[in-house]
Amino acid sequence: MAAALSTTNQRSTILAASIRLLRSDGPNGLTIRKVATSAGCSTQGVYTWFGGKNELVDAIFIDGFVSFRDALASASGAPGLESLIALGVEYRQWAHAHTTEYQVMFTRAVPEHTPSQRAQAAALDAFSVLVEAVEANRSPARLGDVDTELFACHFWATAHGHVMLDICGLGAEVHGVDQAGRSPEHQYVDSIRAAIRGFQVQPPSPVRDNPRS
Amino acid sequence: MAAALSTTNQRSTILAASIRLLRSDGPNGLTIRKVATSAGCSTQGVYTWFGGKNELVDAIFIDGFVSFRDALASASGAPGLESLIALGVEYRQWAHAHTTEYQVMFTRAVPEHTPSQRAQAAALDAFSVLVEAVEANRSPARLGDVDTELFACHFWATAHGHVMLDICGLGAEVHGVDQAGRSPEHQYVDSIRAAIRGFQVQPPSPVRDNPRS
DNA sequence: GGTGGGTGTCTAACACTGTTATGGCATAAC
DNA sequence: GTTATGCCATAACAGTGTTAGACACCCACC
Repeated sequence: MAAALSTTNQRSTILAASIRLLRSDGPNGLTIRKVATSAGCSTQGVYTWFGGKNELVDAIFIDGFVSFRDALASASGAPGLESLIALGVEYRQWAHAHTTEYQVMFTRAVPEHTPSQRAQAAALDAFSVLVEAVEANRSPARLGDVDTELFACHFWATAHGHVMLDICGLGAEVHGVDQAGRSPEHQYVDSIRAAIRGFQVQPPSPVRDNPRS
Repeated sequence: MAAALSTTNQRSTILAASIRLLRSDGPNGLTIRKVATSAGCSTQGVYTWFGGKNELVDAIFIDGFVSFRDALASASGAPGLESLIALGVEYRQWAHAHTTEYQVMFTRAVPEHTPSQRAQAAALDAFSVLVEAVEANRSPARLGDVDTELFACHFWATAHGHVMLDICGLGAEVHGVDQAGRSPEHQYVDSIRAAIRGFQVQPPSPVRDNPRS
């Protein structure tokens, strides 16, 4: 038992060192040798516990999505449509507080990494929180009879798009307050509200004209 | 003159080989040695004409944004709000046709690359096409008195979010047709219309409640 | 108690990466 | 003719992920 405990400690020590390194030195700074040095073992130790860099980053990826899902789930308790607003705010807040992880999770920031099936499942798990929140608001008084998956995608896309533009330095963060003096976060919330309102007012009917020429 | 011509040819040969390699082998396959072999020169040739890998990817980045901007500009000729729809469709179409470049441009797919000032200017140049299209629709009969920058960000975020989720394999592409039998592209257009409608119906007023708890 | 297998670890090496130092070879200028 | 400049190739450097081989330890088994 003691042996088993120390081994899991060794694994989590390496994982913690990886995240620390990722945050301080960025995706480029995450090398096996640095991880090993920081964790107090040789490079081979990383291979013993993870199998390779892909699995190491995969563990960060999965941990990230678990934390992300929990954060979203904790925010979806508000009543009615405000739960979606809160979800959107929490989405942005988590992403800004975990920029590095967010990039690993959503932009393949570590090029050696391709998510495993388990990792993809963890990502879908986080998405399901959003789907459930939408489903809970699928009543005439709230969202109306929306297509749940479609609206969830639309909602996620709006949040993700803003966050990504922020991270790339092209978003509202770089422009600061707008004409009306609203902070970037308020602008973001306005966008989320608009995204909801757009579906709310008039659920998308069969497309009226061919969107392509 | 002949010498000058051949030198510019050498540069564009290397650039073309890089894009070819990027498409066929992905960001990981883009190595100086492969580029040199594919272009028929030594590694030093790449350094002679670009100075390093960062500048090489920077050139791809800039070329990508120029092509992207031209594509967007060519689509913004339709009258009224349909010009925004067409812009959104062209955005998605270009991104799907140039997935690799899009990732280089928007997700730092090549980790050794950090965009230069020229590259960032090229990105803002593409964004300005969108801003102008919004500004052209800023009339009571169309978008109303929206905050141009804010709405342009919202619009871009919506398009970018959908495209990125598609690329990550989490978007509408993976779910296929929705409940009503709409194709992923029609779902995308519905989202774009909803994004417009959300601002159109009720321009965001000063935020009613604090979005944070 | 002795023994074997399994496990975890280390060192050393491999093949690869971006980059650079060195030198050779044309062409242009004086 | 001599010098200077620009372009290119070879070889080497330091760094990367990964793997092979050897060593030490622990625990079950004879």
